[in-house]
Amino acid sequence: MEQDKEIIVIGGTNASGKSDLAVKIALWLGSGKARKRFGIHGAEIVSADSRQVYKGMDVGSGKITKKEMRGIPHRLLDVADPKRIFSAARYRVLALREIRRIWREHKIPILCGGTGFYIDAIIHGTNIPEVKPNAKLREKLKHKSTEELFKALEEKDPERARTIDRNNPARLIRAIEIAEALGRVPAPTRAPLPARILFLGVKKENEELKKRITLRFERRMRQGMVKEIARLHRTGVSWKRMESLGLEYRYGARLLRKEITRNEFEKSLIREITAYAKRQITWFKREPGIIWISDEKEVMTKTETFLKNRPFN
RNA sequence: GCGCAGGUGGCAGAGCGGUCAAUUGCAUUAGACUGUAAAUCUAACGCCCAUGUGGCUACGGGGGUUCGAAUCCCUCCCUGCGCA
Repeated sequence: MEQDKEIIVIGGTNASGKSDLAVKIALWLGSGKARKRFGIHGAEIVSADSRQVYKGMDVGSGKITKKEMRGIPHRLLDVADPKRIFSAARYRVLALREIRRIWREHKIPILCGGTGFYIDAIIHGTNIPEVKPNAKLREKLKHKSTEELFKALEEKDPERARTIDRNNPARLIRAIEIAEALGRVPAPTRAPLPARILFLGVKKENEELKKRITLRFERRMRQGMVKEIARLHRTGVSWKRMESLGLEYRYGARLLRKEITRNEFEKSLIREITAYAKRQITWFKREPGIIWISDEKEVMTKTETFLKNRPFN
């Protein structure tokens, strides 16, 4: 009976207001009107954000607050310890579990977040080899040149070497890691989520986006973003680890260690966040069914159309 | 007013007689994406034809030296620092 399942996906850049939109849709889907019209028993939000899975990372990751949730359940927030690496594979397992449960309760899951890779892992079911990070191997490979890495991969797995980006050390190392463990890198396959999908992309104009990012930065500073980072460090998150927990935490750690000034902190952070937003757009552009929207009204109309056109009403 | 340093592409900043439309970083634009993905990587980026071992205009303004100048000389303008 999976064919009658449906899911709403809200992707988009950071600072685009997509979390609020998700809540609005969920509230509407939970209303008596929606129930009468479409027989829907509400909605739950499943976060697709690779930073917000971590406990204690709230202000810096822009995690929605209890109040902003307005009673709508949010899943996949605070499910990981920032001291330990969380992975897309783990995300996939946890998120699918939630989505299936939500369906069983005759509700609609709203997958909302900015991590395109995570969203893909759910709706396209990208396969991911079961190979854990091998710290020792990575340490060993860290100082090799990209040419050396490429040669090493070519020897182990010529098939994968053919299509890999040979300039990208992170990918090369990962591929070698997988080849080392499994003998070769498995070919990519996809197992699409068996459901009707409404894929919305929230996008703001460049100028508007920059303004929002700046304003949000100021708000976060007032909300104690730097204090939060200091607290994380006190509770055992190393500075080195902090570097890989996202832009706010990376630059925040540098600020706290006095490697950069408060001014440099602000400038580089805003610059990096903007650049990241562009990469997010590039990612979502690949999605053939995506419907780009910029304001709230459009979201509601698109959702309504999506529900009206259900083949199984 | 005198002394010193300097004025180079959107910004920062190399180059200091030919190989310079000009290293590099930032910004900008587009793109890739097989388990840390807020990661990692790629390309374009003076103007024009928009095909190239193509054409044109460029290194504060003007003048000069030279076969040849962003690079040397003169002069003017401007900026910073020091002294008055």
